Amino acid sequence: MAFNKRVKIKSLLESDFVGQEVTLMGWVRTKRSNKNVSFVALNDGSTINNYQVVADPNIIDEETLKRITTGACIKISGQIVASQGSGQNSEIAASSITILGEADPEKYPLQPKKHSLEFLREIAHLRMRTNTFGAVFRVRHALAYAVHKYFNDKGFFYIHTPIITASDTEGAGETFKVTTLDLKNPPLNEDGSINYKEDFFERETNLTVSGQLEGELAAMALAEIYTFGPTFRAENSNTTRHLAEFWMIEPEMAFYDAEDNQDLAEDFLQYVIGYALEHCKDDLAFLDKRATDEEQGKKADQRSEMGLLDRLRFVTENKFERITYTAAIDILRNSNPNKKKKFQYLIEEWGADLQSEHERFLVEKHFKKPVILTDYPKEIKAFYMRQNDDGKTVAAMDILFPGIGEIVGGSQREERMDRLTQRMDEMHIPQEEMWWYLDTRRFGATPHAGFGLGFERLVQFVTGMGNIRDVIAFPRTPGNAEF
RNA sequence: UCCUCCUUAGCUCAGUUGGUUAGAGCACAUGACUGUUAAUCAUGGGGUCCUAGGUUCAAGCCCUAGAGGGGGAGCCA
Repeated sequence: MAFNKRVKIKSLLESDFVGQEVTLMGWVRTKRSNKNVSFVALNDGSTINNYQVVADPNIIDEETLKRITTGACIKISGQIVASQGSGQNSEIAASSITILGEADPEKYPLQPKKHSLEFLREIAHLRMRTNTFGAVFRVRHALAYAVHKYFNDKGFFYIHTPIITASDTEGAGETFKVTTLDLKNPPLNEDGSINYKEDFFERETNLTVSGQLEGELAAMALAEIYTFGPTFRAENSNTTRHLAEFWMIEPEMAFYDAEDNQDLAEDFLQYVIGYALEHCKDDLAFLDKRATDEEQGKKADQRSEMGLLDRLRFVTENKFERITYTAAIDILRNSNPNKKKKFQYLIEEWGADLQSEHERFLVEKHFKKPVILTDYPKEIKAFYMRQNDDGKTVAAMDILFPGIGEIVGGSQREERMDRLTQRMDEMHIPQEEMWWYLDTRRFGATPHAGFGLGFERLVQFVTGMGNIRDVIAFPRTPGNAEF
């Protein structure tokens, strides 16, 4: 007989099992006992809700009851009965309990109490057993599924772009080197530089910083594609919204201009957030309450006006604000914090790069909703962005969300060969290495566009978690690759 | 990488102008309790006060350096 004949708590709570004999398996959250009866709160991961196990010491032997401690994994067989207590409708009256795995209560670090996120981060191998992280990772799953569902339903194709690549042409940051060479004794050229001809790929390689360029190649054949894969950046960033290893979603579409691109990004974000609202009600209700409790500890002026659920609904129900970089500069230049010199970096003239304090002002104070900023100066954007007719700006877009800043960065791509190569020359990007990219402009070029979305930042927004390290199971950051 | 704050029991934290034996809540153990909801009540065990050096009659507290962590900034998604 197969071992796994269990009923999940999620299904137990969704329909009426009273009178049925079932088997449950899961982890003990708490046990409450007196002389006549023991109550166990059981969680099996299928839902944030626990299920009450009632153990009668006349039926379950004392030794077994003693080994049921917080964190232990147990198997319970028994009948589902209407509960005599008030906290739940039904419960299981255990006829037998098997200890699958003990958890020494003296050593098990998780207690039925509130732990700090910093402490839980140090025990990331166990933290998924908490309500908060269980909820976060169920929501993360729902969002990942919604991403695939959205694009699939729209006729996009999922492309797997390479994780090991020889190109660092996007200039999106420092890369992790990939090599099989002996680091203590690498083969050298006559001039003393490392001879990568001896390396595994016979050239210098690194982990991908973006699948965009390969995505563009696919879009020039399949028309509408997306990637959803790991991305690696060796930047020494120590913030609540940067990881060295993160997951990025990059749609790339032929026959899309800048406006089509913005429409897609907005619709996409509203869809996946709406999907989570519909399918993660219990988890989001818990996270909403959690976020509200967190807010209590903050100063009045730091608190957000809306709760988590209100914020999510607001984003799905209201159109994003769309303004050009030029218009944003005007707003910022005339803003109170700029006039009163409250900004650390004052906005004086067109062309300045926006600092996060400026982005936050626009999103959180001025518009109070997600903002799509478009048409940036070409000097502060990448070479592949399509040049506008004004000769000064490119068809870029950044989508800014409250609390987390930039969640999407994208653009219409430069499909005109002469403009593209001219810009590459200006930015000292070698064309020889990019021959394959330029071929798409040589053969059957068409207007196209795309964007990149940081998946963890999306999960942060939907779960209300303040630190990006708390929305990925095992975060990689400078100085930390544990687990 | 820069700025800033923090490090005291398994966890969360208190610890006065430097002063005798370093505290609380939770957790844990034992006992009590006829159905509990992070049960309750009683009793008990539990400390490299981050590390190294220094000042002092005396350091958890002051000084110097280091380690680890948090927040902010830059870079970006």
